[in-house]
Amino acid sequence: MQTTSQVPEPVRIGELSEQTGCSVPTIRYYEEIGLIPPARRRSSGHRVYDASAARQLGFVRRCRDFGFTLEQIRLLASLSRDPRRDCAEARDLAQEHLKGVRAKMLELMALERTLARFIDACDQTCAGGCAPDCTLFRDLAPPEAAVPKPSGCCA
Amino acid sequence: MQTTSQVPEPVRIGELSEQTGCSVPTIRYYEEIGLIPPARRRSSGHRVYDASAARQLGFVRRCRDFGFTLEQIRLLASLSRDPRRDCAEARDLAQEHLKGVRAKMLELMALERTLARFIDACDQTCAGGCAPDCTLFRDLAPPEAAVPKPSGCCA
DNA sequence: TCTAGGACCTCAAGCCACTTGAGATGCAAG
DNA sequence: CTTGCATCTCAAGTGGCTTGAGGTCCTAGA
Repeated sequence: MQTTSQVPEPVRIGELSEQTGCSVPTIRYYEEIGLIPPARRRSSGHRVYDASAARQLGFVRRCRDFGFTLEQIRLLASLSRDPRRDCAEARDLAQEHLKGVRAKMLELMALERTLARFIDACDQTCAGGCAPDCTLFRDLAPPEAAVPKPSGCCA
Repeated sequence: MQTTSQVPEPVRIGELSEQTGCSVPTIRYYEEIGLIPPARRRSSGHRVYDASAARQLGFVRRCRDFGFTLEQIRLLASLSRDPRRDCAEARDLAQEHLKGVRAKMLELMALERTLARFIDACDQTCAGGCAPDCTLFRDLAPPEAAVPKPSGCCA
């Protein structure tokens, strides 16, 4: 007697897509650019995937979620397969990426504060006037070109 | 006697580029997609810009810095010109954008924490082993596929 | 007046990471 | 046998530019 899940069934691309969260065209795209190896095919031409393919794609997907580029992922994947390479290479790559994430984070935080102030100013002083008079446009004008408009066009 | 800067001299695209921080091809691109009006031309075909063109482009540039898409900027620009439109439209657009910024910010913050933890873990336990054994790869594997590797391939 | 080299022109293609669409084929249920 | 979904391939589109090729214009110095 044999249990049903001893040998994992190969799945088609649709199910792999559900398992990994990558869309079907994305999976084909990853194959096309060589990020994942070409799938085995049925005689019909349909792709079939086993558990190891699912793990590989899952890894790619996770790395994408973490914001790595496809090239970085390619490199990470090759590192994860080559025992002659050093762990430090992977760590450095991640650290470099972390640096970028932090930079973007700080940038966004500054942006958020400024934007929130602009919206506040509009809420406090515009009071639903006509659009061209909105304080947002003064706030969004480049600083050096701080030429005050002569007067409100609607008031 | 006339002071030199009474009538602002029209500038060529290179100088406009320096004034606004947009690259020359970007300015041409904005013109091509109709985000800024077509420039006047000299008989030679060279574009010339006056102060108002510089203000317009400066506005676009600033909005880009704030992360608005070109389509949003197109809309903002039209709002800033049409007195029949309501200030609330501009504010809502900005608010919508702020929402997006906040979402991305939170996402990046979560990312940052996780990534930093992964790197820490690597630093603490990997100690410069061979790449495939790096804890980063275990950490980056999708959670459901948490199949432990049989053993280190190098140790 | 000639010339060198920069600034400008147009048009096309490339970048990243996909998505979308068209049109053909395979496959399983009713 | 039909219906309808899943899959296939190939091509083009997305955003926001950048890069390159190949040509013209303009200005400063000799």
